[in-house]
Amino acid sequence: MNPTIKDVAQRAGVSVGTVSRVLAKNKTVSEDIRAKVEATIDAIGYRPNILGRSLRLAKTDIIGLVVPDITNPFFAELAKQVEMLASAEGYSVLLANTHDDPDAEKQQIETLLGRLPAGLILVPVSNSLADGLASRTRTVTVDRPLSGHALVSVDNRQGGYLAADHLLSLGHRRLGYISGPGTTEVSGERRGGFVQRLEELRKSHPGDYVPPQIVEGHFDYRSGEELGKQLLTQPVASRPTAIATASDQQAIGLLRAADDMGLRVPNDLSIVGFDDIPLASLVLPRLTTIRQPIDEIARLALEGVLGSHALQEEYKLQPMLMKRGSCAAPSTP
Amino acid sequence: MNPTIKDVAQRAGVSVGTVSRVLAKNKTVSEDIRAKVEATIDAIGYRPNILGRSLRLAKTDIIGLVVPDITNPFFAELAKQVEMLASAEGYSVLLANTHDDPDAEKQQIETLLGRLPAGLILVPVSNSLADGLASRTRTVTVDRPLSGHALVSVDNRQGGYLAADHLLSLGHRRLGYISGPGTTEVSGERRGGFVQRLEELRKSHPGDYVPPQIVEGHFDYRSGEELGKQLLTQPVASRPTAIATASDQQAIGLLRAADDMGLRVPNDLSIVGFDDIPLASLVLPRLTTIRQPIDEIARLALEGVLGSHALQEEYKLQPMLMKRGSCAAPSTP
DNA sequence: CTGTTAGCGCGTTCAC
DNA sequence: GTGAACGCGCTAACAG
Repeated sequence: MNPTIKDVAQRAGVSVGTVSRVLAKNKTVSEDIRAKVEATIDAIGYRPNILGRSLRLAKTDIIGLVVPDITNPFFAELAKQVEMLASAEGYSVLLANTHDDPDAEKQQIETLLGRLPAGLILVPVSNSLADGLASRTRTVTVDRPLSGHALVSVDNRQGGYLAADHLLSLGHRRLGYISGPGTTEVSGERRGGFVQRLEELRKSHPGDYVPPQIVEGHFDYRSGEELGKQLLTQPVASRPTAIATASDQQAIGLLRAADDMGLRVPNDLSIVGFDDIPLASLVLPRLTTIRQPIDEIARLALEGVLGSHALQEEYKLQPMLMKRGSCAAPSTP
Repeated sequence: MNPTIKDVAQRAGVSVGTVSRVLAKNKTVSEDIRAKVEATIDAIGYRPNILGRSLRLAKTDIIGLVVPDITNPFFAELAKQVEMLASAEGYSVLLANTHDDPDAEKQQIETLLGRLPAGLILVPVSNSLADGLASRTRTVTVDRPLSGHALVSVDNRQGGYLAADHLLSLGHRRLGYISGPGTTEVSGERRGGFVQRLEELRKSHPGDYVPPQIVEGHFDYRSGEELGKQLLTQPVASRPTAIATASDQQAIGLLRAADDMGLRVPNDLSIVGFDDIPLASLVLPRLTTIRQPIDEIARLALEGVLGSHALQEEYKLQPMLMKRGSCAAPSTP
């Protein structure tokens, strides 16, 4: 059995209360007693039992992190940042994947909450669990909104807007867009911003306007590849000269699809991604993309969860266009 | 305050002991009382407090997972699999990154152990913490060995061997190798297997043998890119016609380096990776690589940690050569 | 400044 | 088959 606070007290010839005070760095302990207690703590290798403490205090120093899929580089990076910051503050992070499944999400959150976490950082899949969650623990939502909860995210609409704007400014007119799942609000916003920029073009230069070709799927590589193939399998006259995607993973899948069809990027096709995962600057060609300031997102989310001040409703960060090698002017105007 | 077992007992008109027995599905409870208790549990929305239970039982249902870097796709996949299997068994997983830093690792494990996990799945960085770890909780090591602990991993030597063998069989003789950090045993083994195959060639066909050019770095994209550049910046007569790497990430970085230098893969350079991360089959060209059966690895690791039977010393799984598009016969013999 | 004590919520003896 | 009581390890309130 591990030594307890009682053993320390006994061996040091003091009471458990005193040992507890030493542990809590309570200043109302005389110097020599403090020294003696600390000495015996080292001597018998005492390590406080967090369970006892947590039970007594009715709270833990665990932070729940619920993401759709940890193998998504964006969420992996989020997890890394959150874990770094959390452990620096003495917290540990409990990881749960929802696989974009509302039922799994509900289940995961339920068991997580059962562990009385100090807070919850959640990338929600469904809107159906909004109620009762807020009251049970401090919750911050990341990337996707959940009614009634604080949200930290990038301005997705602005991100989509930037992508369209960049492609238009290069001279592209026949644009494609690979969207994320229609069920997620984040997809809708990114696509909305994209479409909005085109609408502006329609207003200002009606003759230049071509309706965008929009397809919809998941955020992953495979979806980008399949939807890309679908978009590119058209007569050259109607095929988009540029495609924006809702994630870098989709963009990378699209890169693969383009290559399979003998199209060269950026000569025959321009591509803009979203997120700026590390891989984005390593693929061939390097991916022009909309950067999310993920370290900021992680920091704000953790602050929101741990901070003592009231939660703001929404932290909307600015995305940034990263110009790299996957975009060029259209070759066949 | 959340309702406790006491509230349930009071409201159901029974004792706490009885409620506890109902919760534990103890059969020595009469049917009608059981029904009544369960009804009031639902009625007041009682949820057992895990902290109380854990304290009483002196163990939790948490599994610690310690990896060098969760953004490494291989570890992300490991985490996903482990989390899936664990949550299916009612366990949660606590995630910690070590950043390949022995001090951070020690610290992380220390705080993790303080939470009295049911078990620990560890991808160790250093060998210095072997002592005392085993005795504190059930520990299984993954990917890299740690003396005195069970290890689940692929046969890394065999993997390196397969890579060399494949390249030789295609006709390559001037080979390069991008190794992982010299401090990790896994790097040594992969490289060792690679070299071993070349030694066999030296024995059997001394005239064909050319000493491999070996460079060493981290497992990440960037390292692969840098070391690749280094390897490829040579007169064509001495430059390797094929390079094997210790990770897919390095291989993808190398792909990028080759492109930057105007080399075409596989025409001018053949590449073999290691791991078979999802991305491997999506890059241009698709990466020939040595596959690790990561789902098997996760399953065995978790079984080892949760299983009641004694831990085997080592589970060494067989790697598999995945032939894809990044290898071809050398064009200039 | 220090010792004593009462629970935090639960599981588990030990009586009945 | 069920209830009462103890204690897991700890902190905080209260006495002294």
